[in-house]
Amino acid sequence: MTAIGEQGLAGVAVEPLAARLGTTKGSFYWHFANRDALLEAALGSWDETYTDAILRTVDAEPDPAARLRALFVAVTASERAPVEVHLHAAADHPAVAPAMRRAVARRTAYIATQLVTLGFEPAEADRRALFAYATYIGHIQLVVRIPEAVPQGAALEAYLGTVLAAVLGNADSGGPAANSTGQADTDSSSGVGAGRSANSESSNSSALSP
Amino acid sequence: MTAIGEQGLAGVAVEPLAARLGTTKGSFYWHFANRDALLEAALGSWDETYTDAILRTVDAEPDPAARLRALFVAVTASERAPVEVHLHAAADHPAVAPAMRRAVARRTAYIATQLVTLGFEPAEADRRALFAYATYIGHIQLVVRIPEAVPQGAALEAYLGTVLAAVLGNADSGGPAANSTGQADTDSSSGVGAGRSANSESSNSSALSP
DNA sequence: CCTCCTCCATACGGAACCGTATGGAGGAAC
DNA sequence: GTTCCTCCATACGGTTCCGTATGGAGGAGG
Repeated sequence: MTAIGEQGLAGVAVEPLAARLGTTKGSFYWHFANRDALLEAALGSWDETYTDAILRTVDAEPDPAARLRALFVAVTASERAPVEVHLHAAADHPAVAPAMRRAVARRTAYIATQLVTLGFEPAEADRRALFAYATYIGHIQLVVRIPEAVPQGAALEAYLGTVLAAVLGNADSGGPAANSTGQADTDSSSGVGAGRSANSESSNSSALSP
Repeated sequence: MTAIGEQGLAGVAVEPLAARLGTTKGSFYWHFANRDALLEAALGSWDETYTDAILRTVDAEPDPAARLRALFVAVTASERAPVEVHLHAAADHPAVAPAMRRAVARRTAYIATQLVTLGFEPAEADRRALFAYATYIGHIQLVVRIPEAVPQGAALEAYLGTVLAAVLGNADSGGPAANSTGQADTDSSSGVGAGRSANSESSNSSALSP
């Protein structure tokens, strides 16, 4: 994962990694069938660490709005970005593609679930979930690739406030009346592993199969 | 550019390209000093085609809101995405990095200029411009890497509507009262090449140098 | 006709990988 | 203590790329 964060999939190369770890190719090929086997193992770990774990953590928040805010904060203010960005850039790799599809489906479904609980119509919730996710992808992309373009410190806080307000705000379309504190929510375990799937309702806006 | 769109920077390889064009390495190295020289040439062309040209076109729209809408439509509904995504993924390359910085600075500055004309405070306009740009980056990223996650046709239209409403809407922060038709605008050439620079005011939210 | 210049092809050396072959060190089993 | 199993190191061949060396075809100029 460290190598992926630093150099992307190209960093997962047998000889450089062996040298870096002070061992040899012979040792590597004892533990893994080949390079792809190492990649698969890393991607399995990524699933758990970068999606399951964070959704579990965030889901402990008391209401949907707090969950979304915690999700945004957790996901923008950490060192996860390089791995996410580099894996995303390798989504054409046959081993990476399914992992990425799973991650996107689960994450957007979780966000959409929170938005529905907040009172958005399902179709609008799906749109806003994808919207939020795209913004997240673009944000970490900028953070990793062009960090000068992204504000820091207090300015970053203000920026996140603008983004969250835009995603949660009711801009002319099917949103809740004025319910930004989650008063409609009574279900405190609302999404992880059992939430609405991304393609289970009439808004045929995406066709992901988690 | 075709090779970049298909395979990213890795596709710009002398021997494969020569074979593809039915010529040889000998011929290539007559026209270009080395691989980097070809890359530089491609990036120069990219600057013009993917930023200058589109901003010129969009700037012909009569008011800022229409310009932003035209920009969003032009930029999401075309075949530019693969090149943009692959170049973005190669922003660690020493030749690509400056081009990417220039592009981000010019594009966000253009968007911010439109938002200021629409009545947003400069700092909020910068935030929303970066917000919009991040959403754009994430969107094309998803389109290229995980197309199943992105709606198509009418659903895409609805999605873009949601996004534009969120970026232009006045969600609790310094926006214009109810001025979504651009009635405050009287300047029809408002940005290309002479807009506000991204770091020319007090909101120290970014430090790009175009 | 000879020369030179432009453009291109072939052939080579080198680097960075992947994967395999082979053997050897060290401990467990009997 | 001999055997075997685990784990690892060295050495090799193969692939794909970069860049260079060299020469050759074809036309322009004298």
